[in-house]
Amino acid sequence: MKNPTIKNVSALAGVAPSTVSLVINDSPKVSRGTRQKVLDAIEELKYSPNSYAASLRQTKKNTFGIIVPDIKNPYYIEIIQGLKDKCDKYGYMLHISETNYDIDKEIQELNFMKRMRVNGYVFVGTSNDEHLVKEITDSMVVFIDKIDRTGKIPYIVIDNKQSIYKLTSYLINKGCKNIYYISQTPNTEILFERLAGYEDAMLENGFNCKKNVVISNDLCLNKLDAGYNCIKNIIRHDMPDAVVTTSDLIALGVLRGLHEKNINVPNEISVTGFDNIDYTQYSIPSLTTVNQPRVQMGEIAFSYLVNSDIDVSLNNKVLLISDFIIRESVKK
Amino acid sequence: MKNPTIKNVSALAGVAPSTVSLVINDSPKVSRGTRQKVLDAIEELKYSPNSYAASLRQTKKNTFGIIVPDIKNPYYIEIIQGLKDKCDKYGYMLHISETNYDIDKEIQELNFMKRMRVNGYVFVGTSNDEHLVKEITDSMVVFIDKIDRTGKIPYIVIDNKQSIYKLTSYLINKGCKNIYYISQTPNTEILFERLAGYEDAMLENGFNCKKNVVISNDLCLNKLDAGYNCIKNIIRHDMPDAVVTTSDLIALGVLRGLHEKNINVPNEISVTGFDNIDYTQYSIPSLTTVNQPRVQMGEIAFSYLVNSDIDVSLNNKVLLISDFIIRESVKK
DNA sequence: ATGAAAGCGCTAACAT
DNA sequence: ATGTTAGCGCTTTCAT
Repeated sequence: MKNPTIKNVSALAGVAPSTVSLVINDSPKVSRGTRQKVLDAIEELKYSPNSYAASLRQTKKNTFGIIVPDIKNPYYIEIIQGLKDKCDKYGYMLHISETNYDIDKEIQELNFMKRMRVNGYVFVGTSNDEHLVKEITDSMVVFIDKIDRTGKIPYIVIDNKQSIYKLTSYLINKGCKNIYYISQTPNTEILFERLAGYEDAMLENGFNCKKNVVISNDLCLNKLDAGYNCIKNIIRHDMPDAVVTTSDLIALGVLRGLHEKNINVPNEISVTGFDNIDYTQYSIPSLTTVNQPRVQMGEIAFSYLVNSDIDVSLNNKVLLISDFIIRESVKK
Repeated sequence: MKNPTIKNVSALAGVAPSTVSLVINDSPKVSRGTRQKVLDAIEELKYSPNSYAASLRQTKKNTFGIIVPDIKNPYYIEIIQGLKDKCDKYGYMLHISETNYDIDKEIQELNFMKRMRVNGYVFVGTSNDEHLVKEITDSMVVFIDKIDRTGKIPYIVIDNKQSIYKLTSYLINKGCKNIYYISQTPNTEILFERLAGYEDAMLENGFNCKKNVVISNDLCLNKLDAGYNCIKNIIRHDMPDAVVTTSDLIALGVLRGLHEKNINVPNEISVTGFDNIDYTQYSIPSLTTVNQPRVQMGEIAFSYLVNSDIDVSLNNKVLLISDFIIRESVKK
């Protein structure tokens, strides 16, 4: 039989369709004998329940969605994994979508999710249009690595300003003075905070912090290349003694650029990353970076989604501890 | 209104539900005026069609699934992207699932996909149970980086044996004699072929190829670590002049292990990877590796899925050209 | 060009 | 513990 339905199963087993339904859904109120008959029929027909029919009928609220800018970035992947594992474990379905920092793609993906009756959304990093998010008023929304000013949306972040501040101060303590800052265009609060952390540390010590260089937005998708090109431009006219970046990938690109110019890290220049992706402990030199507890972020987002009745207005901010990890890429 | 349906829209617009359906699906046989009325009603009610209802009704065949072992591995991500982009472009839905090299997870994900009425499957790399695949007789199945012996399933691969053979021969030509081979446990044809390529090259030149070392299967998820540990074990008792690996991640781990022992790559040991993931051109030293055209593989898989009526028995093998890319990690 | 009506496969409410 | 029935929201004939 081509596409057996619950009716075919019930006929073969000699029971009612609703009984089959109970068996499928592991209801305890089916006798052992009946259950076995049904199971046998399912086996024989190779029956698989039609999820569309079930979902249509139940109007269940067990589907979540996560929207990230770039799925190739290991940072986002681990957030997704934290969320996905919880979803799998507790029987929720998860739609994953990637925007490539493109507003049209975001609209498109969001419309798709609406049609799939997603009832909980996680936005990670930039959402190019706040407006879009406001439209999702009937669903639970959580931000990760993204700040909400309205007080209505819970968001999960580390203390971005503080972590860059501490990292920059650490470099200054080690004797660095001419510290460059490399960031993608700061177009989100998160990135402004990081910049502010850098600036505060520099100004407090009377150093010139105008020297920061930004990479343009369309290069977000190739941060390795962006970091590589950026440092090459910098050393053409100046010699920093440290470079603070807003992404491990940018920092890894910087390491490569310096290597090609035979500039030793950390003896001549210290370099720092951000996120602590797995590879940073294997790079040569290994990378000093700010740790973001990505898997945990995904997991916390999940608990917000399933407890969508918590009063967000009272406590909408989850501030995670973020230590920076000292490795080989900064001066001892 | 909470969850407006097509009926609500039709009532507001003063037309029949079927007309609304035509508008939603961009049918040309709706007059301009009617279309506009419907569009206005949709706008006003913020109506979004219920995909479950539509799919249930249509029994469409526009949903594909891709099964990969490890979503964190950049190699798999790009295959997914090649497929996903095509799916987005042509209006297909794609379910992505990760097995973590775990047979139970694979069964679970496959059952989920059956329920979602996925009608085309792409298996990438290992599928731990051939048996499972055989059960999917009513859907199109494509393998990537995985060989089918039955002649019924199209598979997309590079010439694995030949590429490792050529790479090993290249190293031998450069004067390497004591060449180690590091692979995960060879439990698929692909991995056997690669091993055979290495062995052929070694034997032809009268070198001892018994020295290969395998990493155990449960370490697949941390290849960086596996490579790192493996090389450390090797150099404890021997000094290779080259190391051929079956994965860029393994090779990057090897680079790190050698760096920590102050062994220079490539002057003392040459190292090669496999896959050509983006980062390999930024690593220090940059990595000589076998290129796998990942995005293209995903795209080709897509065309098989949509043309599911092609006669696979006639031409079930797509053999892609794979050049190896010479970078800094091998002796000049 | 538009409307009426049937039904996709399932679950939930109610009945027995 | 099991059966009967209605209907989730849509698309698709078939009429008009």
